[in-house]
Amino acid sequence: MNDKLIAQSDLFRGISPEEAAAMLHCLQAVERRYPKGALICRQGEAVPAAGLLLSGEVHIVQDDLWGNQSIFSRIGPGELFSEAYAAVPGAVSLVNAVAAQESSVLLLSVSRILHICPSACAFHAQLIRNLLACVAQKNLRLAQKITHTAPKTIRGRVLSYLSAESIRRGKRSFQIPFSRQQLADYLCVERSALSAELGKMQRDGLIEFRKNAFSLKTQE
Amino acid sequence: MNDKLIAQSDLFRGISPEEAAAMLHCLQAVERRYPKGALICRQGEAVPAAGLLLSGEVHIVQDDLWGNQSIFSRIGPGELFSEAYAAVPGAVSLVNAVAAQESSVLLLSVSRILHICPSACAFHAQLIRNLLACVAQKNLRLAQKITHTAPKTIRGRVLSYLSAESIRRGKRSFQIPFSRQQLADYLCVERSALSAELGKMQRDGLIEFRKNAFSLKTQE
DNA sequence: CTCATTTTGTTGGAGAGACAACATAATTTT
DNA sequence: AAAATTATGTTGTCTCTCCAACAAAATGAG
Repeated sequence: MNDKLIAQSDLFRGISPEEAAAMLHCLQAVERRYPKGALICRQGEAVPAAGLLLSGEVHIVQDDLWGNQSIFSRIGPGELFSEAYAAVPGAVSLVNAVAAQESSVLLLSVSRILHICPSACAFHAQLIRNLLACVAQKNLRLAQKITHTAPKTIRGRVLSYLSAESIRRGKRSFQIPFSRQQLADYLCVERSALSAELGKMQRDGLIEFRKNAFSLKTQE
Repeated sequence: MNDKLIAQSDLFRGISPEEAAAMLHCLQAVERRYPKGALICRQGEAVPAAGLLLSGEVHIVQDDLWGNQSIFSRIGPGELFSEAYAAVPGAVSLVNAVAAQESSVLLLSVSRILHICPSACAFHAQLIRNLLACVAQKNLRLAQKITHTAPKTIRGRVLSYLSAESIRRGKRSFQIPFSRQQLADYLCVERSALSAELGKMQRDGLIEFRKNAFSLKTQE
């Protein structure tokens, strides 16, 4: 198991690697591997545990009645997912968690985080604070997705997404972590329409792109 | 101040009214009143405190560059808002919190909740767990909004929203807390188009409504 | 390298919703 | 009660996106 990554994760921030390793026992942590495409958590089912992604990539997606897929968010190594459902007793998952690449996941019992030895071990309070920060952070991510899908035109959505990404990275040129189809699913638009609009935006001098490398042209 | 409501809120769940009242001091709680339409928290600004709504109604909204307004969620008495921003250090608000009715709000310092006397007072651990549950719950609400705005047609969005609301209330007939304009903003569609589609759905026998009272007709 | 598969880009037709402008109903004010 | 204001419903035009079908490019396998 990758102790280093665990100690550096948001969840275990501020906790020494040794202490973190010791806590894993207490938290009933279990590591599990998933091949590309596997479902880690299924829409409509109860969520027994939160997942800490050790390696690979996970997409949080939702399929509607007509087969359209909407990507809620993308999870990278060191990030937590499904923690909100696990933290609300009785909640069923509204989404699927699917391995976008072959992935290794550390499953953690949230109720253990909340209830076991809250005063006994010195780092437990820190762990709970960290968990709260993770959930709050996820909140902001969801709010961002809402922001990016609020504009009524594809161009508006693309600009909302790309400018936020640009600000987040602090660069005007960057790689996006989505394929065209995935970006379309994230922005809730048609892939082919997205491709067409991207081409038009490039011709209009708003952006430049090649594959997943985008660059924003700011000329007021 | 409404001690009863505070003690019954999700944040103070499981904490005795007396204990809760005592904690308010420690948490630097301040009550503030806002007239209808007032901004409680402004988009782009830092968020110093979380808000616990004591009376009235608050809408979490976002305005885009073109003046379109998107309603993120609706806050009722006893509910918490702005807590996610307050819980992530350095985060600026992506949204406005605006008083939809004349409102009274209890402002709470989140860092106080997280850091002061974590072991000293017996109920503090409970308070932190409650805060986590609130943030997680908010998470699910945001996920629901994403679900309701994912369908590409107005009818799909309306059905997604109304059926979720029906399931939540456990009834087939219920009042919605939004005006037409607000529902349109929540679903990210045009008000007039929403009105037209609602009328069509009624003619198609899918729903019945009068003002804000809706009723779902299920005939497969 | 060649072939198969996947990903991305292109186009045209059909349809849905935005937008504006107006009509009607409901609510509030005086 | 009348007038003013606000909320909701109606209609037609025009734009944008979906959808389907195809073309081209990129990737992977043998």
